[in-house]
Amino acid sequence: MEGTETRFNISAVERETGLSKDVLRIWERRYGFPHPGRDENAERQYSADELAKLRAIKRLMDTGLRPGKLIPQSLADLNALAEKRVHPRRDTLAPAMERDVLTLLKAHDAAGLHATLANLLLRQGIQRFVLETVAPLNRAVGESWMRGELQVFEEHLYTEQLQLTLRGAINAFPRPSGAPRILLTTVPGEQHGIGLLMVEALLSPEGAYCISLGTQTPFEDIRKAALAHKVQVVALSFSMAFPLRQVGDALATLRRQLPPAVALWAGGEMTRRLRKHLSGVQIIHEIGETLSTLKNWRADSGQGGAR
Amino acid sequence: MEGTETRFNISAVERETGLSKDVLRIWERRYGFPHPGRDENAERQYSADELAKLRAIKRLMDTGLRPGKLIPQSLADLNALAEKRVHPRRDTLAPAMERDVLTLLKAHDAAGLHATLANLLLRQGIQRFVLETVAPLNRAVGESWMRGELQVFEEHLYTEQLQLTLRGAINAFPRPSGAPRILLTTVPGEQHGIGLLMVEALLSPEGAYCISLGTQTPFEDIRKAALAHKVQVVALSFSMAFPLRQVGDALATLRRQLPPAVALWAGGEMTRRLRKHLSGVQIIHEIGETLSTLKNWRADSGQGGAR
DNA sequence: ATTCCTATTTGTCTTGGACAGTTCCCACAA
DNA sequence: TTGTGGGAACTGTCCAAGACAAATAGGAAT
Repeated sequence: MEGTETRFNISAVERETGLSKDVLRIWERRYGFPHPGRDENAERQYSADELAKLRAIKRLMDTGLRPGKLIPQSLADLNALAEKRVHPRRDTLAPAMERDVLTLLKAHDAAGLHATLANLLLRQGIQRFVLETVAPLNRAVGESWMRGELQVFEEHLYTEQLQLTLRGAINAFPRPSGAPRILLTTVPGEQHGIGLLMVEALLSPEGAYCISLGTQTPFEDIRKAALAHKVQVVALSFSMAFPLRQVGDALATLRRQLPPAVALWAGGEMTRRLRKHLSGVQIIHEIGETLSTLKNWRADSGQGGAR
Repeated sequence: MEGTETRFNISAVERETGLSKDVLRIWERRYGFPHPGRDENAERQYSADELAKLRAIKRLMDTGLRPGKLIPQSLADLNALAEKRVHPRRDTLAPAMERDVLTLLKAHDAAGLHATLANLLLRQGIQRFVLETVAPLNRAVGESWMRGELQVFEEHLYTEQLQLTLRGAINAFPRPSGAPRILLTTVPGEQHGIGLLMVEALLSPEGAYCISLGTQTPFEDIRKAALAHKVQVVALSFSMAFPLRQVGDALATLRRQLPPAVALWAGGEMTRRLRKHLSGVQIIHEIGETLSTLKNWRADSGQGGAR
């Protein structure tokens, strides 16, 4: 059953790695890697090994490294490099909680995972749960995935269970009706919405009225929605995988389209790598800064806090 | 403030319409439409009108029409056509419920929408809620969107609120532990997950143990997950926007990768247009057939039902 | 009605060139 | 030692035009 080594066409590789066909072709031309075989129609056929290496390269690129440095290295080297990038300094031992959750994930114990998360949520309350449990857990899961210890489907399972827990918790709250009214979403191309959920979980108990549009709302529609819902704040989330260069563009475009009175907040992994200050855009580098950002907004706006 | 007519580069159009750059370029070559202007670097700059027409064409193509017939028509013609396609026969008046929900959506009344859905859920119970409310509502919202009556962000709001309601309801159930164990997900490229949620809401009360991986799980990981979780059924959802040709491929690939003992179910809008029978794949053409499919599985497998 | 066949339609892949925005790096100045 | 040019290298995206296979339509024959 091992005679047919699985091979992938260029579309499949684009899907699986997030590297565009153009990029795959030009790497081949420039660096000689990947060097896929050809099928009877002279179309590229990538091997599973090449796919694995491409995946590793993309992961490292997402952390800011450049392809020219990565492509010449072997897969083993890349994995070693990922290991180092992931632990720049291992100054704290991974708390027991994180190890427990990872263990449950690797055992595919969905029920146990769900129970653990629910238990932590109840014990800590929703805000502490987000700040002290979810945020470090996300990091731990992300790092574990990067090191290749976690299967994709195990990571999916984690995301799904976490969403379930957070949504349940938010749902249980009486819908607040105070200020500010906040529109939560991501721009087209950004499909990770877990950050939005975390922010909503943090802000709802503070009396902020959150309206989430889910992921990938077109710019024009973000503008329309902001006006239609009469929000005072539009909050966006950018994950690590979102192309850095597009972040600035997206924020500038939106800032131009939104009325000056509407605040624009941006958070998520990607915004940490954002150097330059954008006028009229509030960057939330750390999820922990969310609450102080809200506090500042209330102080500045003079609208005081409801609750 | 209207001097700068917004123009879009080819990437933006690809994102907004879902038509690949290759397709946009070859339509221009073959049909003369679109015919974007060029900027100082001779790169395509699409007008908002062209974008609107392209969007209309894509929507109609998703219902099965072919581009050659659509491209020559004017935007007005296309809208008229959409109107007709949407109501092949208007044999039933839209029930009051659907009109109410659409009205709430257009008024951007998130709270009211949430309350209405929650109310219906409580009155009908989860299974009837899915079959009698959510399914027709989805159709109504989809059609309304197609007719251009609904903004994208209004549709996002609907999806978001519906997810909230369904997840809450599923969450409230004690996690069943009976047979079969069912893995729910979508293949890469399919980002609509609402169908999975509906299926989970239908099957959980029947005692089936559902494990949802969310959307876009790579094939290899679906296989791994199926084995790791020891499921008897893998259920996939394909939305209307998913390329028809890829559905067959995806199902065939998966069927080959999964052990024969594991059943493969496929549902969602797209599977209605699927003609040919695929051996070893159970097509669920209508959400209503979900429960009978489960019943048949239990009869065939001789495992009986838990609960 | 169904099946079969051929012509057309349509999307995807190919090559190879061009170019603009970023980032790197080194020489030089303070 | 620390900044600060500014040129070179790196890198992704765009372009053109050709080729071809899969899907579909339309018509003929059963």
